[in-house]
Amino acid sequence: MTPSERLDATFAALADPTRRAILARLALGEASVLELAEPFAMSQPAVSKHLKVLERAGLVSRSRAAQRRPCRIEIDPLTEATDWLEEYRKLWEANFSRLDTLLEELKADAASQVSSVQPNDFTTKED
Amino acid sequence: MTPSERLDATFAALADPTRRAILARLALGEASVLELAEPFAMSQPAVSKHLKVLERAGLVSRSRAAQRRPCRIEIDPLTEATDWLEEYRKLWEANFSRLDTLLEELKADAASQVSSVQPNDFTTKED
DNA sequence: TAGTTCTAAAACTATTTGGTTATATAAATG
DNA sequence: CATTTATATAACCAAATAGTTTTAGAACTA
Repeated sequence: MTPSERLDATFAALADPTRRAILARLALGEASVLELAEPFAMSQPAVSKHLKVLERAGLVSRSRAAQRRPCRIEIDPLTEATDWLEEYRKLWEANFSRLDTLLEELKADAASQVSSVQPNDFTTKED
Repeated sequence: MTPSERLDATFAALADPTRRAILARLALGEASVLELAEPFAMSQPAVSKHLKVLERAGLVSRSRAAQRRPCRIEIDPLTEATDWLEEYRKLWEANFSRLDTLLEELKADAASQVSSVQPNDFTTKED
């Protein structure tokens, strides 16, 4: 799996409330499929399917204990996802502060020379 | 939209590489639909659909400049998503360090009394 | 060995998703 | 006013998703 595919799988896995609840539960410790299924108004196979999605994304791993397949949360994909989010939040913040500076300059400009900036100045760059 | 529904929409929006690329581009500043579509091997309506998904998740807002509908990134949903991830990473870390302590204890125990811990001790809790 | 427990797989269904092409609408321009 | 430009909408399609019920298999238990 490429890094992009890993993000696809991770974010897709996180986009379901049942799966987020499962992860929340697993953050407290290992649990079996039936234990995980218990709070939900859905069949055991449905929960097994959700676990498969989480496993495919690397968010959950399983061991074996008798008939049970205890699930445990794996944190690495969550870290990758957080890193992606943080990177673009930082980019955005950098851009935002530049925009902020620009707006300050425009305001100063407007004070000395009224109407020098047209409302549709946005369009001038790519025309 | 409930907070859970917002997370659904945000994570689902982030689960597509095209949409992540669009957000990456928008982190650098506003752009029109055609500008956003340009790098992608897909039609303009396809990009418009992706933008609709991003807009529904609150990750993108649009203004109007002549015929154009400049898109801009909105950071709040990304913050909520990051917060969710961080919360469960912290929970997991807390649990992990407790597990760590437990393992230390077991190791010390094993040193004084060999074989006191069976491999299937996992099953003993819920039986 | 027979029965029970836990989990997975199979087969099916309805809905959603991500794309297409063709068309419509809105605003600017000649 | 006719044309061009930018975007959205409609209608369609294939594949994926999220659920179901039923069945199978693996491991313990009496």
